[in-house]
Amino acid sequence: MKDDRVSEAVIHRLPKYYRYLTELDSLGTERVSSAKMSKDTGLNASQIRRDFNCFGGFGQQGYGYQVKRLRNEIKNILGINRQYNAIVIGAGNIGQALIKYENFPREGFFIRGVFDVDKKKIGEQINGLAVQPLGALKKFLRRTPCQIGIVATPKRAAQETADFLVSLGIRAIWNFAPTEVAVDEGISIENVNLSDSLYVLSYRMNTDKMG
Amino acid sequence: MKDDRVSEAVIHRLPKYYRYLTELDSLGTERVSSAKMSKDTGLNASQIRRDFNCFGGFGQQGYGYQVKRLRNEIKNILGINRQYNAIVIGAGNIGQALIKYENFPREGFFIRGVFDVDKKKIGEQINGLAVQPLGALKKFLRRTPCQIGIVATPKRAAQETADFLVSLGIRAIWNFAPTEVAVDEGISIENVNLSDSLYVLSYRMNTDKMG
DNA sequence: TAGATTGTTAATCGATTAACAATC
DNA sequence: TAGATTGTTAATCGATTAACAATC
Repeated sequence: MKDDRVSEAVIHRLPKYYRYLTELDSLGTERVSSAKMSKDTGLNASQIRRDFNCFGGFGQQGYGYQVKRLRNEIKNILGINRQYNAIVIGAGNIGQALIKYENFPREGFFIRGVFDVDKKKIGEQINGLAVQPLGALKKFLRRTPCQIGIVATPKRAAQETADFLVSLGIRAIWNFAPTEVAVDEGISIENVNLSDSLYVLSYRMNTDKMG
Repeated sequence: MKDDRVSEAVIHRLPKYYRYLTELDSLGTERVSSAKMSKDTGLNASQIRRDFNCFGGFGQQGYGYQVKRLRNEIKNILGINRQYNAIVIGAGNIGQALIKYENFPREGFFIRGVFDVDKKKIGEQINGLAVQPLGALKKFLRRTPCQIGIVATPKRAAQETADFLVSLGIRAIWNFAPTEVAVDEGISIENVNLSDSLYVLSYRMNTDKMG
């Protein structure tokens, strides 16, 4: 890692590299050049080499990159070489879908608890997890340390929920409410705004038109 | 609209402007300057004016922008001044959550049907919609024209599903499978990759650390 | 060694920001 | 008119791409 503030553009290409290398590895491919990666992913070969070199020199001149090694380096860089515990706040549709999503545990992300303020939802079972009142969260986190707080509340509750999670020591917020949530320096945030995504699709539909 | 190939960066700021102006309007604010917008959103004032001017001059020197007018212009640009019909392919967790999500109909996006290849799921009711076999889609679209196809299948089925939708005349794909889907020129695509988003959050957690 | 391909420097391109003339 | 603020041109900054020397 030589890291020198890596740009957002690079960060968002990392998962794509990781997926591609996983595919390559599962196919039994042992080595790959930036030229081949370029052909397969559509990204520029210079850019690919430059991206990797943000974190260190993983290749070898005249040879290219070892698929397994490179994949593993990127896995490390992304921090997905370990397990994470998460809690969900909000037992609505989005919260439930995330709890049931099979891919997350497969990738080392485990949702350990679900919390809601709605009394009617308390006790409800979602994928083997009983919905708990938000007031039970503090004690819960003492027994089950969690790194990630997933905000799946309505818009109006999103910011206060995030603030509450941070106050309890959570250092990463994954926000699904249709509004941006602000956090202090040092706290990680990732906003997934489905409405925004749909707006962008709508924009494209009204612009992409052609043969 | 003077449009001259609007950059992705601008496109992705449009929903943010729209949300902000909606908020301002609901508060009864009638006019706003780029300086005020800059203060509230954190974006640079020059950038804001430049972004709007990709589409036309919506402001007035010495006055600023009329909130209602500007909001409406952006609504038009985004194409969310009308209604859209959509179908969901894949009645799993993600598909179900999207069908139940109350915000979409509120914003003019209506999910009219849900289809799956899994015989066990056919007939199941989701929010008043019966899951249908994929074979019934062609006929369904004749009765109920849909503009958007939502891919909520497993990874392996994503590309073929998208291709099938396009073959039936769907011109916009909203893809939730954890893999990128490629479409021809002229077809709109928006990929929402939850795993990628989680990877980025994980990366941040391992980098943001500080006070 | 000759060939291949990286890592890195230099050139290009595009996006952001600053500055200011136009104008309400 | 004087003041405010846009729309737009010019300057800056950063990201992408090309080129090539280093080296396996």
